[in-house]
Amino acid sequence: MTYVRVGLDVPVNQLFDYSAPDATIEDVGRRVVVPFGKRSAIGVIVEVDAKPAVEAARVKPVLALLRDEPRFSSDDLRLLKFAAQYYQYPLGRALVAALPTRLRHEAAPPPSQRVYALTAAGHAAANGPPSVRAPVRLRLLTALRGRPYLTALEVNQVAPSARAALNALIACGWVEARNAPESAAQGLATSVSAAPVLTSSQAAALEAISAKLGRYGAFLLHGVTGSGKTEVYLGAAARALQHGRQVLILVPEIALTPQLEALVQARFPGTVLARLHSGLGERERLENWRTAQSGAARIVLGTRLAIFVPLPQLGLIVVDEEHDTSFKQTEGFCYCARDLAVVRASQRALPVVLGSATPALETYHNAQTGRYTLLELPQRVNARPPAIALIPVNRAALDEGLAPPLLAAVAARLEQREQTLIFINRRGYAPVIMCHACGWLSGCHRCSAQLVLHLAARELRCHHCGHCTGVPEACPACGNPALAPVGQGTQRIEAALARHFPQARILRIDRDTTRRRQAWAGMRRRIQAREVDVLVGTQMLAKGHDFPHLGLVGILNADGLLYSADFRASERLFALLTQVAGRAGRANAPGEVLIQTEFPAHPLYTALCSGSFAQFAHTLLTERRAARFPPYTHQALLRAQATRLEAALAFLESAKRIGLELSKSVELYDPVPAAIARLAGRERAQLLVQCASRRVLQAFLEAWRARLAVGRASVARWALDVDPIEL
DNA sequence: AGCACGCCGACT
DNA sequence: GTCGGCGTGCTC
Repeated sequence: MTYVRVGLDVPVNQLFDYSAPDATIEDVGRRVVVPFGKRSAIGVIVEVDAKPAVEAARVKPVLALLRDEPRFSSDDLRLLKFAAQYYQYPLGRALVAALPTRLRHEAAPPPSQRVYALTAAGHAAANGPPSVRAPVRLRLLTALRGRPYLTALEVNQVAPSARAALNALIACGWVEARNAPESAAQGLATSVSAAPVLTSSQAAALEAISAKLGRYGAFLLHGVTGSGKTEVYLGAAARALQHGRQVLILVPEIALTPQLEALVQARFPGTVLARLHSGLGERERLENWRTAQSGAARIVLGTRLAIFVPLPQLGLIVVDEEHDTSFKQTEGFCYCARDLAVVRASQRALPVVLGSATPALETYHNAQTGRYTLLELPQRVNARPPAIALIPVNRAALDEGLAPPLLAAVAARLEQREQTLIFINRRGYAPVIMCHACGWLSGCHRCSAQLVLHLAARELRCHHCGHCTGVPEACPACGNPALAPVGQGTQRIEAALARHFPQARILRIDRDTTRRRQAWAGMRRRIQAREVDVLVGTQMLAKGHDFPHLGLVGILNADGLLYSADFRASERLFALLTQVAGRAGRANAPGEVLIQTEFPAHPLYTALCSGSFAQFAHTLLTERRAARFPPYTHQALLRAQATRLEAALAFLESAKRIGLELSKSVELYDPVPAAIARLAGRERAQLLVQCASRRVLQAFLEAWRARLAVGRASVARWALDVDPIEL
């Protein structure tokens, strides 16, 4: 008899054995349907063995072995095993989480076999003069003309509404649907459009990366905004594609960076591109996953979840904006896709490129110590760096948060018909409303946070749990009718600018104005078409968009992060401000950046003005070393939540006692309430553990987790976060 | 996670 | 006398 060892989506750190008479070693990585308790479940085979690990009487037979489905290769399993071990997460849960949702439950729908091609009439129409007005139909015709056929997936990638346009083209007889030919190899033919001439540092970086194709090599590509990191990625990707390899490109949030996708598509026309991010529907996600897994997709562009996608011919991994915190999952399976990219590259002997203008200090440190190869792109390709200046302010004396020199600079740009961006990292009208008579503040009853005034919607909103209420007419505590908004958000700045510059066309860009699908794309078009004079927005605007007509960037209320309790706050602020500043002056004129601050002498601003990341990083690393913080130590966080804070703290106290028994070399801090102690009605607390040796910390965490798992965990729900990024 | 089993309060 | 509260324990 043969037995399979199966990982299931249960919060237990163990695998379950089932009998499967005809299973072979070839079935490792395949999905199975198994009986589990009273129900059935989907699992992934991790091992095949001649004898079970438990007594044979307890072993049940598998219900179905899904051999028609795609499977994880041994390479994929190796990465997932490492990640489950390292991040202290049950392997079965990790395996199931790595599958597209459609494959986690019932038998998945068969992959779509239909492909779409031009008919004779369609060819005639597509090659003649433009025959239809509808832009989506036109794009579809263009796409179809260059290829023998498009798959359903590729049709969807032409435009969000491409499906309807396709049906219209079928209806008028220009396009026909047929079944896919046997081999799906059309993506292998890789054509590359002309690349721009590289600068010497770009060329040197590209050569260094290319020299490692086929071997492990980790690179930090450190290049200021506009220095052409993307060209290096694309160049390296072209080389990997020429070698017949697949390329994985990870980006922070694909919805916010459509530009990279457009660039990739333009450079490699005809190359099948799979996209993987949480914005896709389940169906699309599955189709993209399948094309990646089958090898049909040569380039995969995705967010952190794409790190686990099976890629049989992977040859290169690129992590763009590697410092971005969205690569780290902060709930459940707390993996960091950037760090796993390096692991995956090392396991499969291929190069990985981490790119950023402001690398994470962990990454920078690795480059300094030689673990990673540092590649520098010190210069902008077509522009000079922006001139950054500080406007010292006294917040109390400000008119609605805007200093006169900034207003004057905006006026000057309006006169020159250049765009201005006012950056303020708070949405809403004001972060809180206050009663000056009794000191009452609008607080959320479910969270330890303030309710934000949204004047446009006449609401108070909690940005943490989503709770909404109306704006009170008078102070709920003392009845005083004069409630005052305190501080500024995007709405208030938009209103203030409208008063100062009634003739200016002002556009507010934050999560509230871009919630509607397509809204953000429409706004970008208006900005490109110069239908907007002043942009007011949050960090949504910081992510790699080119605004060629932007002359001035004004930054408000950045000071709040200078003196934060989180030791990573200044690193993040520097990265954010650098990114925002980089939006200015990308075309031919140098941009101007004005930062309003109460602390003009702060070293962060000094470093920012001089544009020296290296100097700032050196200062921070010196502090980190002295304080024994990462990257000089390694950390893990035990988080607990309960209905009462005392219960969460008591659980962590007992966890600390257990920890002290287990190890003397791991440092255990005191349990403390979380930064936002109450969130959506749950009280949260945490316990930090730290150790200079990653290996020692890992061994400790494994033993600790095993001890914590026994006994009553019902008083508090808990989870481990290895390498936490927020304390 | 589910879904059982199990031992104590207010209802037909 | 039962319906049901959620505390503890197991699932190959």
